[in-house]
Amino acid sequence: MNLFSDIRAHVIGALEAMVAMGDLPAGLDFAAVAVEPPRDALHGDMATNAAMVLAKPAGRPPREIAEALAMQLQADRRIEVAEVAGPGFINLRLSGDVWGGVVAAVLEQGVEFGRSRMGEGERVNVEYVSANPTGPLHVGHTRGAVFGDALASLLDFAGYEVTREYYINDGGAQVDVLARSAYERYREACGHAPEIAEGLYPGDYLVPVGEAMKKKYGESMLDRPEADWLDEVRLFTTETMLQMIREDLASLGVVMDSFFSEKSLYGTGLIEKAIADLDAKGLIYEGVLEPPKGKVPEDWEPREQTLFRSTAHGDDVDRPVKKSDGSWTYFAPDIAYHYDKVSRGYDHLIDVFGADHSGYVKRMKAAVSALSDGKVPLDVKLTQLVKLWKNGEPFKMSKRAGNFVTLRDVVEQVGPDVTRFHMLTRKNDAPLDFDFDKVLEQTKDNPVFYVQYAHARVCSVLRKSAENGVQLTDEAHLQDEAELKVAKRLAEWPRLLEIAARSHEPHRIAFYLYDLASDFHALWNKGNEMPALRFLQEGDAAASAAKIALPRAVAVVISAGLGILGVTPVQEMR
RNA sequence: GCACCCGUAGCUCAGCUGGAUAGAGCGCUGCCCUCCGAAGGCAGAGGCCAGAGGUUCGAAUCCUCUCGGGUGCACCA
Repeated sequence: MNLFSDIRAHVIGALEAMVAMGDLPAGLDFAAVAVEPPRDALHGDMATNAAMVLAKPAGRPPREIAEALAMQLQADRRIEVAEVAGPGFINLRLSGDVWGGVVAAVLEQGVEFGRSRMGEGERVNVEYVSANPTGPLHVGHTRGAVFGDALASLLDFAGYEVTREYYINDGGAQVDVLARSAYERYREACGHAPEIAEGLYPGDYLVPVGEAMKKKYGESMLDRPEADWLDEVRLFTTETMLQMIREDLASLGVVMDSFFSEKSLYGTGLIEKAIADLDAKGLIYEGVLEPPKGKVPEDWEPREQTLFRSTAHGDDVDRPVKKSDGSWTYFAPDIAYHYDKVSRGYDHLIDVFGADHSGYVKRMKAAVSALSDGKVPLDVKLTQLVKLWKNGEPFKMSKRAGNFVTLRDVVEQVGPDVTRFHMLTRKNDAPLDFDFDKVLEQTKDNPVFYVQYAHARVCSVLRKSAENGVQLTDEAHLQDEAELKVAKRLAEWPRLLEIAARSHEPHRIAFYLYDLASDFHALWNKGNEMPALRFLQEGDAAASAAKIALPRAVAVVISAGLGILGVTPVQEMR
């Protein structure tokens, strides 16, 4: 049930009736007709711009259309008043029982209330995290993980068929570096002093990996040339790292449907196939790139390379797919990977990258556009930096100093729920402050707490009502303004969800939940002054039941919203 | 030099993919507990939506330019 789309359907119906009666010309496009909440609640419950957007194509003044349309709309029993305002808005005031109907619908459908068929079962691949398997996940990855996961859930709720995917960069030179670093830890485990040369990974997370290797291989790999052990150690280490990453993600509640290995693209002809596909479209050529304008790198020299004509699909310059020595660039397997995603039949692709990959967006979109002949849209969402605070001071991360803040650190200190909610209280492309003290504060300026508190309050009421033997009912009797305000907020949930899904912006859910909690807390407090608004009506079980329907519905929608964000609603605050 | 993101109350940020008198929290001022959890609530003050043009019934939102901040910029991943 989406009240806004229901009423919009009614408006469209009325417009069609006007066409049939000759009040409007045939063949009008109603796509731009919107039914929205008005900015100011004094104007009514809903407003439609129909008359204004149709005035020009219909060749009639907006107010004239509005007057006629308002008459038509009045016929619906859900609509109490339809009046023309301003340049041609039609403000609708809905009859009181509509809102009670919303509450009943929420209680009847539970957390499924608001689920949408908008996605029409189209398949979406959301790729996120995709951190190199060379070490533990850090805070930046945490934000990407939370964002990508919430986005995936959001799209699922909006009726898409979603795959959560992690791309493992296990093919490049970095995993060789990783293997050499781990080998030193292996030597260390065998009683030798490790030689961690410049450029190797110094982190002590590899110490247990070295020990595990000692356990598995004994001393058989000691004092042997690299060629003898590199493949084995690389495989062992990346698999161990990947296992660690999976566990890190699991501690946040993130579970991937699919892990895609970059390595699997090599030696299998997949890269060649993807590049051949582009070549067949005339987008691959041998050439020399111009030096970048302005700041020219000191060691710049013209090189003939194999290039992808990404400029034909909106990029600024063409991009190399092969190095001058003929080997693939990192871009080539990425093209192949996206080629694979396209050929797996997805209708939409979403990549979640860290903001440091912003320069990569255009070429990736160009590649997908070329590979899919423009049929599969790729949306790249960039997550901005997380700025850490501790004791009111900025907390600087530095790998060398050893105060590298990992995903695990964050989850262990503040818990997965707080981490997830807080990281969704900002737009993905805005920098985020994460204060280890503030996110745990139990005050209203902490949105996590504020929303959870609303849910806990409802649970508290339910516990008390159960003690008093109140028989619950789905029928709410809403009279007071504060009650209506809450119910109207609930009615917005399905609409908000579609907006959030359409724009790929899960943070909107966090803000909505905050607003809903705010309306609810206001109602709660109003009960202090007006006993008639209290949810528990002393000695009157029937009246209590009717009052409790609304807060129950609030708890349901909060649960649904938190569920999409991956946060568990709490029963009580401690 | 180019590209991308951002610029909204003193501070931190929302703002419905173009709607009416631009919102919230913090901070400031003043109120509300013999009452379901005051871990809350109500009210007030606070704005040239960075600036200038344009598009149209209508712009914080779309387009162009300017200013200011962040990030990334040939074979590294």
